[in-house]
Amino acid sequence: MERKSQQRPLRADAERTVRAILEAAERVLSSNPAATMEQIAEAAGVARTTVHRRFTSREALVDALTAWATRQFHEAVTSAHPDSAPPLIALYQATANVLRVKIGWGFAMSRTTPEDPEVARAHADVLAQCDRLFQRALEAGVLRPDTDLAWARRVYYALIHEAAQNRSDEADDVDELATLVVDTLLRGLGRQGSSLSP
Amino acid sequence: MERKSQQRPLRADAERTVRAILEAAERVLSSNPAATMEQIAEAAGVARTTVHRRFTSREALVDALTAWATRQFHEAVTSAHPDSAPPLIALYQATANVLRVKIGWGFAMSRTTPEDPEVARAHADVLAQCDRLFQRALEAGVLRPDTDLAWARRVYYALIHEAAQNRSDEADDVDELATLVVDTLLRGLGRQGSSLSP
DNA sequence: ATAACTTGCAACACCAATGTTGCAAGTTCT
DNA sequence: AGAACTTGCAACATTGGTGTTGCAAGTTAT
Repeated sequence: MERKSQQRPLRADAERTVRAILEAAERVLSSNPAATMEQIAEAAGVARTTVHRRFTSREALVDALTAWATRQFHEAVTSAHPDSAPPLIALYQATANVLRVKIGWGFAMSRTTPEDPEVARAHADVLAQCDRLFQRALEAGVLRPDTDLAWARRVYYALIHEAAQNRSDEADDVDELATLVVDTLLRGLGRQGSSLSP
Repeated sequence: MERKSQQRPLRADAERTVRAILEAAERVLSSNPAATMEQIAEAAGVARTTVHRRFTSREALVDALTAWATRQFHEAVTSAHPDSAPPLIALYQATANVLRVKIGWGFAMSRTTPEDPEVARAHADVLAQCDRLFQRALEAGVLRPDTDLAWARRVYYALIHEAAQNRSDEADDVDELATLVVDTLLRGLGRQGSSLSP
């Protein structure tokens, strides 16, 4: 959990505080994106002034949160080897990995790319990997030949988003969710022959 | 376009102003949910004080917007006869109708149910109609027998949401979008036999 | 032990957005 | 035409959130 643009190392207690603030921010902001610094501070168990000492501004806090989540997001996708593993395998792996991150970091990951160049690059990279994976899936015959890849990607993102909200009980297995997502993406929910275009 | 809790009728010019404000609010808020009254007023071509004369508070404005959109939403679903028409037909009709409303009223419809009892009832009613329709679809063999109906409804909502964002060019036919949604929902995007569970 | 660091607290300055009012000029309705 | 209504404008009060500072008390590292 390294913070950016922080020239000198923090003492252990400060390090803990930063962690607590980021985690509290995620919790509070995911339930209310317009929450105040006061609420975040309270949830983190620190004084509001302390939050301001660690993060120059509200924006800086949110950016740090985003950067942190983005790094994990990138790692989740990359470690599924979407460019080399068989498309279906990679799709499943990436889905499971991303779900693991997205559950618990929903707010941070829902942020649209901020101006931070590092974050923007990571997002773009993930997007590109996703597109290449879908391209390969198409060529491998996993996707129907007439599939609109832009639509496919958006449906995929949306399904992951929905699945991530699903964790009503914590025991809900990520692998189960990933299966549900991939299955829904590929087969849909209809019986064979029930669709509009036969 | 009746406003609630407005005992006396408005003069024609005032009526137009209210319309302009609501439409401007939708436009502005859909691109920036945190937009100020000033920005909304400017987009509506009126002074900020006028907005405050017509709507007691910011909340009142957003509520009016939500109520207005909710009424259209309800009408869109009900007019598809989801309780009597053949499931697949009703599904398609409802999808097309809702898309027509949702394109252009995206912000107002994305609001989570406010405390207004009328709005809450309308939302609940739509939800119930949707659930019954899916139940009938299941029994008619349109959906696979093992389908989780709660998941189905969420996927359906999500697909509609995504499709509504798609109107890059305005000429994008709503019927085409509805077909895409229903098709994706029922068949998914994969080739037959490409899924995880065979 | 002691120097360096971190925190809570209280107090403050600041700003942007909300909401109000009075009045003059313009519009609608009959 | 005249009454009733609506609007823009300027000015103002208020509020809530942001960001700052100084200091005393507590913690960490060496």
